Amino acid sequence: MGRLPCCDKNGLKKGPWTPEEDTKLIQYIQMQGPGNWRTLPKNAGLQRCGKSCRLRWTNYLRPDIKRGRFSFEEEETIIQLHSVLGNKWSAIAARLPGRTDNEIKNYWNTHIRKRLLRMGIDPVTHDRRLDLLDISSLLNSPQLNLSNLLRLQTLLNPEALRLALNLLPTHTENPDILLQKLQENQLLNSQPQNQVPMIQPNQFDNIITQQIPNMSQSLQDDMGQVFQNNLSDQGLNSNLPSFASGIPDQIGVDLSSDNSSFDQSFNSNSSNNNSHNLGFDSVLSTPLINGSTEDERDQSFCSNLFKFEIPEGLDFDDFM
DNA sequence: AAACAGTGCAACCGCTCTGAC
DNA sequence: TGTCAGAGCGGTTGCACTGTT
Repeated sequence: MGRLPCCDKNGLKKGPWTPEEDTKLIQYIQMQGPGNWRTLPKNAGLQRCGKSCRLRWTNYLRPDIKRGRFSFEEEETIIQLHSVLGNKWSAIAARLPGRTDNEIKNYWNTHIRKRLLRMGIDPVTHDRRLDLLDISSLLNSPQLNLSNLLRLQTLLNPEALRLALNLLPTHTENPDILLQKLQENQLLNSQPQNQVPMIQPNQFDNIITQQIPNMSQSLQDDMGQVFQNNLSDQGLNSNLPSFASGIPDQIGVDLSSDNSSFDQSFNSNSSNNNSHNLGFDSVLSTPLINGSTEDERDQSFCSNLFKFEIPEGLDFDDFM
C-alpha cells in the first residue's frame, strides 16, 4: 500500500529547469501563491511534479534567495550552528537569510566538511581528531619545529609521533622523502586515537635519547616555535571547549603542569576565549563581510571553532 | 589541442516526520 | 486514529566547469 506518489510520473519532465519553466512558475506563484503543490504544475501549465516545483521554488527561484559564494562569516556561522544543531539544515538555513537548506547541505559536504577533516576536526562531532589531522601539512612547514613536536607527544598518536621522530633527520636532507613517508603513514594509521596505547613520559624520553641523540638544543627550540605557532593558530590548546573535552582524559597528562611556552600559548588562547562571548547570540548576530583566502579560512575556522561554547540553560527546543 | 580526472552544484529520489483534517 | 500534503533530510546522480597530462 503506502502513500500515492506526489505526482503521476508519466510524461512529466525531469532534469534542469528551462528559463521558460522558471518564468511560468514564478508568474504563477506571484499571482496565485504556491497553494497546493500537487495541483500547481497543472494550473501553471508545467509538465513537472509538484515536488519538483516546490524544490525549484524554495531552492532557486524564491526572490529572497541569496546567490553567490558563502562569506567567511556565513561559513563560521554554519559550523557553529552545525556543532549545536547537527544536520538540521533547515534550522541552520533559518539563521542564514537568503540561504537554503539544500545549498547549505551541499556547501557543507563539498567545502566545509573537507576543510574540517583537513584540519583534524571530526565534522560530525566537531571534536578534534588528531588522527584526522593533516600532519604532513604541519611538518611540511619550512619552519619545522621539533621542540613542539616533542611537546605534542601528549596529544599525537604515539605511532605517528614515533615515525615523525624517525624522519626528522631526513627532513633537513630531503623534505620530499619525509613528506612522502608521512603521507604513507597517514594512510595506514587511521585508527581512532583511543585505540592506540599511549606512550608514557619515560618511554618517550627513551625514544628521544635513542633515536635522536644528536639533536641540538637550538634546532629543538626552532622547531618548538613552529609547532607552538601552528597549534595556537589552529586552536589546539588545552583549554578545550565543551564539545571537544575528551582529549585531556584520553591522554592522561596534565597539560597545565607543563611550564612551557606551549602552555603560554594555551593561556593566551584561553584569555582570548574569555574575552569573546560566542554563545548563540553572537552566532546569530554574526556580521557578514566578504573576503578571505582558503588558507585564512582554515586558520580562522580553528581559532574560532574551539572558542564556541553552548551557553548554560540554552533550550534547544527554541531552535527546533 | 585533446583526452581525462577531479570538483562543485543543481536537481532528484526515497524515505521519515509533522500537522491538519 | 488514520490519511494526506507538505516539509525536511540523507544520499545520490548528472552535468558543466576546471585543471592536469
